[in-house]
Amino acid sequence: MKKARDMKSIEQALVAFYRNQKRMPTYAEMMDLFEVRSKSVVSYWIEKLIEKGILEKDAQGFLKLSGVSFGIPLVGNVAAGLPVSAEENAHDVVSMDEYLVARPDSSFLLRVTGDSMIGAGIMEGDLVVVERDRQPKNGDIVLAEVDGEWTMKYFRRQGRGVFLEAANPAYSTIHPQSELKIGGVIAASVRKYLM
Amino acid sequence: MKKARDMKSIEQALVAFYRNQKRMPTYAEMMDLFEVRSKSVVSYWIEKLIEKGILEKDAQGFLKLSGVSFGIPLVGNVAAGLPVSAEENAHDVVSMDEYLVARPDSSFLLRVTGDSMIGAGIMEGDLVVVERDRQPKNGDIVLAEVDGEWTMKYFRRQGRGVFLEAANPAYSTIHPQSELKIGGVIAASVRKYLM
DNA sequence: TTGACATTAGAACGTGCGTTCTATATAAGT
DNA sequence: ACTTATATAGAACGCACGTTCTAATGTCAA
Repeated sequence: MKKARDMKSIEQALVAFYRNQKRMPTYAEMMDLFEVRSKSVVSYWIEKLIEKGILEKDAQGFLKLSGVSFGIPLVGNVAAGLPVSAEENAHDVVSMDEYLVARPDSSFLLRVTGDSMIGAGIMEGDLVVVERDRQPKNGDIVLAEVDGEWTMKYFRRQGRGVFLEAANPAYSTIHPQSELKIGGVIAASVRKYLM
Repeated sequence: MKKARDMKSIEQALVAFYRNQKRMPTYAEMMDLFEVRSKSVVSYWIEKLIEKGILEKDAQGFLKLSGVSFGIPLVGNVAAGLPVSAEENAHDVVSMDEYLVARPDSSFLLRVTGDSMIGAGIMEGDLVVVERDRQPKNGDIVLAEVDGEWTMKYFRRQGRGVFLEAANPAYSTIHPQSELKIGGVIAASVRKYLM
């Protein structure tokens, strides 16, 4: 029987552990993960992974998975289709959190109700990531208060004035009279199909 | 001067540290984080946070932020608008990774090209999360090979037959002759507005 | 067969970790 | 004023952690 103990299987074991436990395993735990019976063997493999750049040690000597290895692979585009072997052409690996939420401290999520932004591909039930403390630019989608209700609209700048436009012809464009209350700028939208 | 050393500030310091370092700090590091000069004070506060349910210790005694506290708050829906104080009504906190990617080991990302699913609110440039090893149900959006090209279509089941339908009237429905190559089922779609 | 190299096992070691103790300072309640 | 509770500081302790050493085993080529 050949021990399936190569770098890839070890890396996968570490990623799986980190996904579940949200921390790196101790060397004792890695003995079980790697199916070896000595911590020195763990040290042996860890050193190899560090040389390969898969692992890092931070200033305090704690292990860290390099880059954003705990996301899922971004393999290409739809036309290219599914990855042949799910191995090699994993050009990049991204974490949804890091990709979608640039400023976690000033962001929050809202669930979309209504169809005012259907033309922009934002549908009822979607979640939108809203960044507050950010001034909207022309063409951004903003969360704004209109007639005492919060809705999502395109933010349009024309000359020295601004107005709000829905991405749905059923709604009329709004030229705010006095002040314009902006709750934030939509940074991203997500939709879930499978439960 | 009053020390701003309450549970909330401590929790925020821990979350911020975890976001940056992808691990929990040691007690020595927490002395700096909390601006105290004794590890016993750290222990004192950690115990309080554990009682409050903000922190946990796993089986090996390692600290862990409870729940999914390292996401961003889901505060309600668009009609309700932005959170008044960004504190209290944080009903739930979700991580985009956990929310969107249920099966990380059998999922991958694709960038959408073309407009065949525009009717379903999936536009060019979006990212879709694809789950392989999953049989599609009627109405699911699937990644399928049609005429040697990979595209996204609705998976329709009719009687004992199946066919593929685009969410765009410009594309015709496809009744596969022989076999039907399915690369996976679309689990989620995301779109990013701000760069 | 022999040698070189890669991989595993086991044990010993020093250090930093989290814990726990005592003591002191501040704030609030009666 | 006196008590009680809350919060901080400092020091000491035991142990688990990661490191490192020696040695044995497996693998492959010459």
